[in-house]
This record gives sequence, C-alpha cells and structure tokens, in this order.
Amino acid sequence: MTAASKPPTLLTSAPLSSDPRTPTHMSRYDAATIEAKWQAAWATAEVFSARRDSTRPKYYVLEMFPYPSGNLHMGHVRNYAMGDVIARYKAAQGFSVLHPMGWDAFGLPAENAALERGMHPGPWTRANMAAMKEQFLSLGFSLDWTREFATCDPEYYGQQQALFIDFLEKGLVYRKNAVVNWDPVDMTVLANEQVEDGRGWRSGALVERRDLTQWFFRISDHSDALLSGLDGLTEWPEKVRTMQANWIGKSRGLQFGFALTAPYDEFSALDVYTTRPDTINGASFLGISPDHPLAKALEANRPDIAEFCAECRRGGTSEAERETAEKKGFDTGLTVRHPLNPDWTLPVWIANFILMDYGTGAIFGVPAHDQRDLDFARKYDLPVIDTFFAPDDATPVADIAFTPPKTEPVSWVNHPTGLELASGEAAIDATIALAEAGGWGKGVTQYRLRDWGLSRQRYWGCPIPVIHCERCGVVPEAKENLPVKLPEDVTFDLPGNPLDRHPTWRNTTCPTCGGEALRETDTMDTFVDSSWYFARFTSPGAATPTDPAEAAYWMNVDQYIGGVEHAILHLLYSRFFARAMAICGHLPDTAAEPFRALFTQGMVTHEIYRTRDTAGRPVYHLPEHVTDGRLADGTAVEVIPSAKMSKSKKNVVDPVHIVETYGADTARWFMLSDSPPERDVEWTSAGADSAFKHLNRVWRLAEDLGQSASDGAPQGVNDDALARAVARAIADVTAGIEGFAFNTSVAKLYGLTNVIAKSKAPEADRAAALAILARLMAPMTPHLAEEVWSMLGGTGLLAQTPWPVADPALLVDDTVTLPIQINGKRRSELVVAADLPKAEIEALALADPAVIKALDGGTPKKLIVVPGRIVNVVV
RNA sequence: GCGGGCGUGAUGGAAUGGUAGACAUACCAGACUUAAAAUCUGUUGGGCGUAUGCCCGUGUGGGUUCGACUCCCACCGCCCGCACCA
Repeated sequence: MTAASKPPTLLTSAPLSSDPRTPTHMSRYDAATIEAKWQAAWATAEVFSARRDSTRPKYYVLEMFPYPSGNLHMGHVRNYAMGDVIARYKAAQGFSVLHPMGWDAFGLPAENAALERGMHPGPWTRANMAAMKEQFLSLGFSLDWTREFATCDPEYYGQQQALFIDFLEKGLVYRKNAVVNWDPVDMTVLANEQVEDGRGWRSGALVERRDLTQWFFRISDHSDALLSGLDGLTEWPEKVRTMQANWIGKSRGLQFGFALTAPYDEFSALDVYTTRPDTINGASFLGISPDHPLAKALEANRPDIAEFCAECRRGGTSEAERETAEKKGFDTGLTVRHPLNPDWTLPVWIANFILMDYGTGAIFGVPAHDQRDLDFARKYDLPVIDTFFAPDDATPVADIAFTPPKTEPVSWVNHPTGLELASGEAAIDATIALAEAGGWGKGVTQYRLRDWGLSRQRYWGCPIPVIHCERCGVVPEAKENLPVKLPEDVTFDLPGNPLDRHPTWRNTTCPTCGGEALRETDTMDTFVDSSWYFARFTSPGAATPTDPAEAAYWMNVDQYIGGVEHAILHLLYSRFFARAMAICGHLPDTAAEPFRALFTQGMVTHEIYRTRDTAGRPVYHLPEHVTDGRLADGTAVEVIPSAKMSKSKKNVVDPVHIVETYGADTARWFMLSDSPPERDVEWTSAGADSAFKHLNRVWRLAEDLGQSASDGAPQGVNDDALARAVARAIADVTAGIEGFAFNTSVAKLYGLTNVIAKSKAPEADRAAALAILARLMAPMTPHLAEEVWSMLGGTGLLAQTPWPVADPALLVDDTVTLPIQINGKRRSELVVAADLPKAEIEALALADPAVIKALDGGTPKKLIVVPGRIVNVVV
C-alpha cells in the first residue's frame, strides 16, 4: 500500500473564511483538496520507497513505532512530524533515505479490551491498526509503507522465535526463579501498572509476591560493554547516557563474611557486599533480605519469622513501592562476630528494604553514615557509631547521618588501616587492600543491572518457542516448525493466560525424541518485540531475522527519535539485542550500537478528567467528552493538572479533528512551532488557529505572486535586501533543522514571510523569494509547499528538489552595531565596519558621549572589545 | 526513597558567557466595512518620567567573571524513570 491510495476525508471549506458572501471568483487555501492531490502525486512517483543506491550516501531515520491503540494522538503527530522533517530534509540533501513505519502490536491493552468487550485481541488490534494507518496517511508523512509490519504478524514473531532459539544456543538466555505480582483473588499475575497501593486493580485484593520459573536474557553479562559503549554515543543526549550509566550502576566494593557466633542449620557465616568498606568499624547490625536463604531457613522453624517474612512479601514488586514502604525489621536473635574484632558481636536482623538480587542479599548497617540505616537504628534502638567526622567538627551523629562526598577528606576514628585524615575514596581503597592482604575479604566489581526477565503469563505476545519434555527436559522448538503461532480459538472469559487452559495447543510432540510433550505457555515481554524491529525494517520480508546484505547497507539508524520515557529500558534492551544479534550473525559487529544519534522529544501533555464509580475507583474521561468541566449528562469532573497523554488516563486529543478542520499541514506546523522539541508541550486549541492563519497567508502570497508566473521555477532574487533576507533564512532554517530546534526554524520562516509580504521589490524577485520559502517549508508543511511551488511555476515535485543553498557572500554584513556597555550595562551603541580593527573600535568607543560622561575626565580601568560583539568599559 | 531533567512578560517561547524578551499568541488602538468576521498597520516586561534618561527584572539565596537566562553551590516547585504500561 502506498501513501495516498486512500484519500483522507476532509472538509472542503476552510473554517476561517466561512462567509457565504466571499466572492466566488476568489479561490481559497483548500487544505483538503491540496493535501489529497499531493499525497497522490507522491504515491504515483513512489517518492518515499527506500532504495539501495550506491551513488548516494544512505540515511536511516526512525521514530519509535506506535502501539496500535486505535487513535493517533498529538504526541504521535509531534514525534512523526519531527522525523518527517529530518527525512524530507535529508532526502533534499541528496541522501538515500530509509523512513519506515510499523506497529508495536502485542501487549496488555488488547487483552484488557478482550476482557472488557469479549473481543479477541487479534481483530481488535488489526482494526486499530487500520484506523491509525488511515490517520497516518492523512498526515502525509514521507514513510515507506512497503516495509510495514506488525509485531503480531506471525512472519515477524516467527523470526523473533528463531532469534530466541539462536540466543539459547549461544547461552544468551536461561531459566531461573523470580518473583511476580500475584493476585490471590483473580488467580493471575499482575503487571506493576495493575497494582495500585499494593492491591490488584480489578479485585482489590492485597497483592502477594510469588516465585515462578522464568526465562531471562543474560544482559548483565554485558554490563561493562553496555556501560563503556555509552562513551561512543556522542550524538545521544547527555542525560540519557547518564541515566543508562546510573541504571547499569557499576560499583566497586568489598565482599566478606561475618561468622555466626553459633552456626544455624548449614549456615556458619554470612557474606555481605558493601560499597563502603571504609566504615566497617561503624557497623551496628547485619541486615538480610526476607528472601535470603538464611531467612527462609529460619522461617521453617520460627512461626514469628515466617509471619514477618510473609508480611514483607505482601505489596507489589516494584522498586518504587518497596523503597517508599515503611522500613521494617525483625531481630532473628542470631549474632555474628566482627571480622576485625572477634569479641565484637552484632545482631542479625531481617529487613524489608534489602533486595535479594543485589549483592549478596545481606548488608551491614552503618547508622552514622547512612540515613536509612540511621532511621532503622533509631526505630529499633541499635547503636550509632561515628567512624569519621568533619575535620573541624566532631559532633556525634544525632538524627541526620553524616554523609559527605567520598572525595572530601574527613578525620577517622581508630580506622583499621591507621588512616587519620583521608577521603572516603582513599579509605575504601585502603580497606579493600587490608582485607585482601588479611585474607578475610576481596574487592568486587558489582553492577546494579539485573538480567532481563522476559516471561509473561499472558496470551497476547510472542510464544516462547520451547517445549517441556519429560524425557528430554526443556528443548527448543525445531526451526522448521516456526512460527509457533498463537491459537485463534481462545476465550477471555476467565482471568489468567488462555494458553494454559487451551485444550490442544499446549499438547505437542518433542522435537528431540518425538514423544508427547507440552509447550511453554508463557509469551515474551513486548520489550523483546521492540528490541530488534529497527533491524527487521532493513529487510522486512526476509526468511531469516535479517538479510545480512541489507542490514549491512542500512544499519545503523542514523537518527532515532522518541519519547524520553524510553531513555532507559527500551534503549538499553535494544543495545543488548543488537550485540546479541551480532553474536548470532544476524547483524554486523558495527551495528552493536544500533542508534548513532538519538533525540528524545518532550511529551505532549493535557489535563486529566476524572470521576469515581460507586466503589470509589477512578473513572477517566476523554477531553472530547468534557465541556466546561462537565460530562454530557452534567456530571462535574475532577480536573487534574496536565500530565503526559496516556491511554489509561484518557487525556488524549484526537488529531483527526484538527486534520479535518484545518488540514494536516496546520497540525504539523503547529506541533513544530513554539515549543523546543525536547521539552514537554501542553496541547492547546488556540495554537491551531494561528498556524492555520499563517499557512493561509503564505498561500495568498503565492496566489498574488503566481498570477504572472512564467514557465519554470522562479529565478534568482536580485533585490539586495530581499536576497539577504532569503540567504539569512536559508542559513537559519537549515541550522535549526540540523540542531533539532524546529521551533526556531519556524520562527525564521515567519520572519521571511513577513519580509516578503512587506517587500517593495519587483514581483519577480518576491516570487523567487517565495519559491525559496516554499522549499524551506517543505519538510514541515509538505503539501502547501508543493502547491505554492506549483502555483509559482515550479517544475517537478518539491519532494524531489534539492535543498536550497545560501550564497555565503550575502550572509556577511558590511557594518555591525556594537553595543557599548559601561560596567556591564548597555549605555550606547556604535555602528562600525565589520572588519574595523580593535584599536579603532577602542578609539571610537572612548569618543562616545555616554562613555565620556561616565569617565568624567578619568581613564577607564579596563576596556574590553570583543570584535563583532560588544564593547565594555569599566570605570 | 533513588536516578535524571526543567523553571524567562498575560501565554508558548528566543538568546556560541556579550544589547534579555526574537518569532508567535492574547490584549489594546487604528485602517477597511452600514456592521461584524477575515485582512492590513501600530503599541505592549514592571516602575519613575517631557526625556534621546534612570531604576528594577530570567523560581529563591549565594558565588565565579569586565560581563551570567547561560558556569558553580544550596534551597523551593514541577515533570520523567524505577526493571510485568508501552
């Protein structure tokens, strides 16, 4: 399917010219007609089909593909309008552009819809895709639709299953136990999003943590590579690199054991990991996770401990929830000996804030130098031992832990290494050395990054292609049996995974021994789907995950654009996948970092409208259903301040309405105006009117100046002032696009429009200037630009016309205005030749009346001249 | 709680450490019109003022600099992420 095979449905009249007495001989800017016309023209010429072309450099621009919710929202329009600016601009610069689009089509909302309306997730998703594609087409993006796919296509997820099997072979994926949110009433696994205040969103039951055997990608084996790889990503935002580095969380610390004073069960010592071994003499207790093997052993014999651990396991699994929960502890009664002093014993506590999957699941608490430990110590009346003070202040810690930066020198109290005045860093080094020399501990590099659990106990995802055989164990499905397709005949009348209760799908034969066996019923995390789609776009029809020749040509993505909310997970997973695919030969090694440049756009926000149902649970309402704070039936809604547009909060705006009223170009222009792309923008209807007004103005200029258009594109601009304005605009608009400052490009285009409209230059000059304006506007408002170009007699499609180049001679001004500051405040100005020597500027500045007055006969203390910029006189 | 970011007129925002407020919206005034809309022109950070003049002003408080929206420190407010939302 091509870009305009189905013309969008648009109003035929423009809303701001609705007066029936408008003379009929006067034509108007008719977005509906214009946009359909040019979309058809682009489609006929197949302008946007990506082609391998050895004579041109390639450019791969990609926006994060959407989840097919059924409606494009303004956030999408913003995202794809930005990508389209880049794609069209790069095409005009002569690049062979790949700009594909597809659907991130698996996921929870389809299952929720299935539960709510009794509809199968497949048709629901397909219908949404069809609706959204129509909206996409009406916006006129320069997308290569011949490469379209959805992650729920068996052709796609079958290749994903092949990848999984390859990963399995290379040891990149394995099974282990992990906890999930378990709803004991609905008897189902819940996503973190489905847990509200520790309760299941539907049942309201207290959520429990439950252990399940699940599949994991060995992403943590690549921690160091993923961390050091960030250094090469110079065209990624610094904040994203920082966030990823912090997420990977490389730390150096000490691992060592505390011997139990009396062995318990098979435990004779407890291993701890700490990043602050230098504070070892400040230890006042040992803390272990409720999931620590020792805690589990204690549970078996001690009902009170079992009850405490059970309490710790209530509530959701999310880190935010655990971190903000009240800190609780339980004294096990066991004690350990301090490694540096066998007479010193410490109590062992079980604490709910200690995670089993970081370090060893056991810590020693240093209340004097860790706020959380201090709160814990005060709550349970444990000792607080100062191990260091500020060099000039030896006040013991009371309610606020003393935690200076590790680089700051502090004075130590009886430090085991003998240090007196030293930084934390130096003390850490010394303590690790001491432990290694003494043989009681070893320095360890630890990462916060955990392996990526990919198992989901759900239907609407990519089936994990493994089979459980009683004789052969867990074996991969044979590749010739791929794809393992999801069965269609499933029901959603019960919670849980329909694959589990499917009568026949689960039963299969073992690919190894041919005996009876059972399929895995878990499906993959949807992050897996989106971790390699960019690679698949290079050869969407290939019978293997990628076609190596195509991947080698098109990879990497030269410009990736998406929401900052994906700064960590999606981008980190994709970086891991690219490495894993390279290991399996599906991508060249040079694609290990798949996204050369990244831009994270801000979010489009909107107010949220909420009411509550009889049970007090929130019910959200779409903006189009709310007028003046009330629903159609008069119910008042609670207005919650602007937040990220999200399907679950229903604070989404339908761009279809804007396109129908004003046209696609207005929607695009408006989304690119005003707000810097990286910043959040609140959607307002007021901006649309002004955008539309401007496009009308450009169109009217074209109508005025196009009357006398001769054949062929308008020639050069001879009028000097106009020519300079045009050159300036070319340079500034280009710089704005290159720097992802589309809002400033838009401002410069407004400026050039104003200059052309007010210019008294000959009509041919103004027409030529307007033709340049059209070319500069083409990436943003492509339909109007084509129309204006054609009205002015331009030949060919603007979509295939090279980007204009500014005459450098016209960018340099002969004279400059230099502000004169006196003591840093602007007091006067100087108009001088641009190349005037510094000494002469100084002389002119000292002769300036304002300067003479300020000096009052004296000499300046200092005279700063920055040629071309400013003069500052210090008196 | 932890990690990251943002904060400038009535509003969205502009500004390689160098004239703060470009461009746009809104408001006000004028032109055109019987009138309105549309369109066009002009004004608009606050204060004093006859002024081509002065004072204040980029969340708050400090600091660096000849010069700070920009760099550094602390604080306040808002936003994003926190591994099963996508």
